[in-house]
Amino acid sequence: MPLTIYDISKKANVSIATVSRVLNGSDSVKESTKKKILDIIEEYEYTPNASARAMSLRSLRTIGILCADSSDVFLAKAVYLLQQELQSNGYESLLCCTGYNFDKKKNYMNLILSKKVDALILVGSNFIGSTEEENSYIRDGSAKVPIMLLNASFDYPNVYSTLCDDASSMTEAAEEMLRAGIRDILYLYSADSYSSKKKLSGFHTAMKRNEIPGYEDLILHAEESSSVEEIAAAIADFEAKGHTFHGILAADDTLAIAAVKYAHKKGRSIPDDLSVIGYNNSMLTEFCTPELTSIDSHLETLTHQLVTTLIGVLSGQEMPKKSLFSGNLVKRGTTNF
Amino acid sequence: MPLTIYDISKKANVSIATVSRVLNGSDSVKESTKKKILDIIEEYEYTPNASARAMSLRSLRTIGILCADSSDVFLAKAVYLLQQELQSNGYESLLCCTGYNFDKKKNYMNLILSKKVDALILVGSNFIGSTEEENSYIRDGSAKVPIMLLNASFDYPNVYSTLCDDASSMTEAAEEMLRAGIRDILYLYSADSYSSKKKLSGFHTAMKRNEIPGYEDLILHAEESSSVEEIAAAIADFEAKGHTFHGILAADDTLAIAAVKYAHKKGRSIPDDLSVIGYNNSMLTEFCTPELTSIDSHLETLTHQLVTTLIGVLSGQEMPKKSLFSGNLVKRGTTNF
DNA sequence: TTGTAGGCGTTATCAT
DNA sequence: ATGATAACGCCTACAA
Repeated sequence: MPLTIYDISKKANVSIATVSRVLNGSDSVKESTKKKILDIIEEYEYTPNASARAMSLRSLRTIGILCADSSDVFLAKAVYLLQQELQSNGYESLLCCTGYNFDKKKNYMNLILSKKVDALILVGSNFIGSTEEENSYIRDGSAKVPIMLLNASFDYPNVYSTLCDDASSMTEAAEEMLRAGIRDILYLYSADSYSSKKKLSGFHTAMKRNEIPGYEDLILHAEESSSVEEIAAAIADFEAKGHTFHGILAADDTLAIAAVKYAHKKGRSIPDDLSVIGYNNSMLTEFCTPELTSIDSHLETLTHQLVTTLIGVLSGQEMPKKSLFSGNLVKRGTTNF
Repeated sequence: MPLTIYDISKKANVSIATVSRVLNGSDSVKESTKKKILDIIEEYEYTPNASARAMSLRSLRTIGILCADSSDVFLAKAVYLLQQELQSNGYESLLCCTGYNFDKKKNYMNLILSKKVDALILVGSNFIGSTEEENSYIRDGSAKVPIMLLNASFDYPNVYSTLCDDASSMTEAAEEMLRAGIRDILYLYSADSYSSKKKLSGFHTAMKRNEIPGYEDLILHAEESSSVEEIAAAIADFEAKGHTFHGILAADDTLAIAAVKYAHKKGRSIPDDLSVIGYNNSMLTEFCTPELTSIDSHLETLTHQLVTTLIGVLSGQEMPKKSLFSGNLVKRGTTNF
């Protein structure tokens, strides 16, 4: 049986109130008794019961982290960084992987809310649907605790968004390719999420602004759950149908790796004959040969800001509802500009 | 303010004891009152307060998951699978990333134990040190809750180990190469963990059993924190020093990818001139060209068994202290046997 | 079958 | 500066 505050108070010949005071750093306790109590706590390695504390304080100092699939490279990194940030602010992380189905997300959110977490972080833009109905669970949840969105945006009371400006990052990357003289750019994407749409629209912006005729014919949508191999094959197919392209802009690094694989198989040389740009600047960039040029969405900055905002909100401060950061292109071997 | 059991009991005109009974599925409740209460619970979306429940039951139904770095591909996958398994058994997951330093691990373990988790899962063999002193924190922890080890083994009361037989898997892979006529095998490793040692010893076993002279000269230790690029360079260096090899056996998939990169840079063709085998059969296998042959350590099986054992232990059953599974070789493009 | 009441380990508001 | 004591929301003998 672990010791309780009563055991400590007895050993120290004081009341539990006094012990509680030193536990919570009250200043109105004599230095000598404080030291005595601290010594005993140390000696017996006493730690307060978190559940009991939570009952009194109405806070477990625990944040629920929801993400579709924490084994996804990008999401895993985000979860890791969030957990680190939360920990250094004295909060624990309750992790829950929901999958990509909306009904399940709703159920898991309720489940985790019943654990009385202090707030919820939704990791990834796949938590935002396109209809009012699909997003109703977020509105419901926000009635109970603050909801923090990473890489998505949703304007509603008590929900806070922190994200990378995917649209303008993508525009920038596309224009960099255009400036390098590559005008036939294949845009490759698969997911259909909030941020995926932003990226695509950023691509449109660049191509329209630069008046590239018929660029839309070079937009390739890959099946959501395809393997790298399948995507590479899909690109080869696309080419076989008569499309020509000397640049590939991919909506994430995995897709970009598939593009590099396609080039290997078809004997196209990178970056002389074909330039490839990925998105996320993940560890995958160094896995392929040559190494992958990629857009960095500054995940560290995002997670840091998200937790900062959260801590502020929890302490009752007024905080920005939306924080937007620009990304930037990290040039490596798959481009020569 | 969320509803309490008192609110529900009032609305249903019964005592809280009766509400509590239907909440906990007691059979001694009249069908009609049970239905009435259930309806009210449904209507008001009442969910019991987890902290209060934990106080009475002395269980939060929460498992602490410790891992060094949940953004590591292999560990991320393990954490994901564990969380899924736990969830389907009605347990939540408190995630804590400790880094690779032993002192920190000890501190984080205590921190998480003070949250009164029901058990602890240590993910990855890096939690086991080589000295008694280094492992003392595990003994201490096991005095409070069951400790489950994934991919490591430690014989002590109340600690349970679930792991892949890395040694024999590696032996098997090496002998497969030998049978294919490749006798100059470079063994590539970096970490210094429990399982890393097992793998190396498996390699020794194979080479000794087949009486390969001087095989030890082809064991290459890469710096722990090197990038893929650096490891590829290290292999090239090694070759430049006069070592020849036509097979590479890597202790994990990342190292194997570095080996493939080395081959690309040096113009050695895979698998004709050089065969490469990785370890873990992770998603990385499909990222390189050709796709990577790798040893599958059956992570799904391991995590499933670990959680099964854990649930058994928590319900007071006698459970095996150690569960060992064999791995097997998944052949892809980097080998031609 | 149902209700009463004590206990779980804290925090916080009163007094003293 | 310190001590009683009432919450906090739930579970569970024990009674009825």
